[in-house]
Amino acid sequence: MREEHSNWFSRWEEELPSPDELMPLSQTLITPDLALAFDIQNPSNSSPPLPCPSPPLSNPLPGSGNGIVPPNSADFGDSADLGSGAASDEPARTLKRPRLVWTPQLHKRFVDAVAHLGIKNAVPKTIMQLMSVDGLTRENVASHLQKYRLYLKRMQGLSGGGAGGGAALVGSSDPATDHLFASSPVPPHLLHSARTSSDHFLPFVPMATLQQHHHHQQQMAAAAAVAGHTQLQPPYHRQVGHFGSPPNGQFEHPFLARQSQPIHRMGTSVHNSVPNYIEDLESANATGGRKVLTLFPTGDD
DNA sequence: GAATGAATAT
DNA sequence: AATATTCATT
Repeated sequence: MREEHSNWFSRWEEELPSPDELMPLSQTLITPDLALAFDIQNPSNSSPPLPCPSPPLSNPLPGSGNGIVPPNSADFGDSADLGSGAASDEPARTLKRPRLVWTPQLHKRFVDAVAHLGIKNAVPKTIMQLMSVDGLTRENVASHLQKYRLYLKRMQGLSGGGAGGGAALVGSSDPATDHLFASSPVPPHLLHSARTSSDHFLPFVPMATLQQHHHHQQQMAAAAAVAGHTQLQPPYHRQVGHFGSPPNGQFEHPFLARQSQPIHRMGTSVHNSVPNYIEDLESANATGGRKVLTLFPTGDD
């Protein structure tokens, strides 16, 4: 019984998305205006240790001046307004961000985060932080978490004994199985019940682990193409913290750190991470002119 | 006041 | 159906 835990624990790393898969996750999905408007950052956090390595810098912004506007990334030298557009300070309030689309990858990230936190600590804010997907809001996570919990609950009720990978294996003749949720395995200990015990795994160690890889992003291109825009995905540079698995078997969790910038608060304007996002315009939504945020193209592992 | 979780709305 | 938003609790 307990072995399952350790078993899973020793294997969980293997389940992690490969570098290539992680790549697209580094996409940001909010416009600078939104970021400013909602003050999406990482204000005060006591629990999670701050990421040591300060991720320096600014993201190389896509030079592409395609459909999406790459707002000023680093410096806004001349304050030349773009005429119609109301520069950066005016009205960013009435804007509504597009609906987030939970792709399998994103969900995977979500599940991993929840798994590592344990049911007990898996609350929206913490999950969001662990996922470290830029642009992801607490509400996004909360909403998804709510549904995920229902999914878990439903699964517990149905499966009873064969917990060890029930849904993942069934899949075919089970239309009731949510496709998204079925796409990533549910960690065993999530199926049980909440832990009343306080200590569990460590709080977690956020660290920057992003990898850069350029590759053809056909999927991306395809998705963009569908949307009507052909966008290129610029190579993203980010700090690559690497954590191998120590022979010791200590707790080393290669996990990704959210864009950190908790500490600096200089008087002048702060650079937010450069929000790059992809808008999927009228594509799947026949409901009207609805904008959908696609973090990355769908794909599975 | 902020965060959470359930209910409710789109 | 999938996400968002509101709301009562904590």
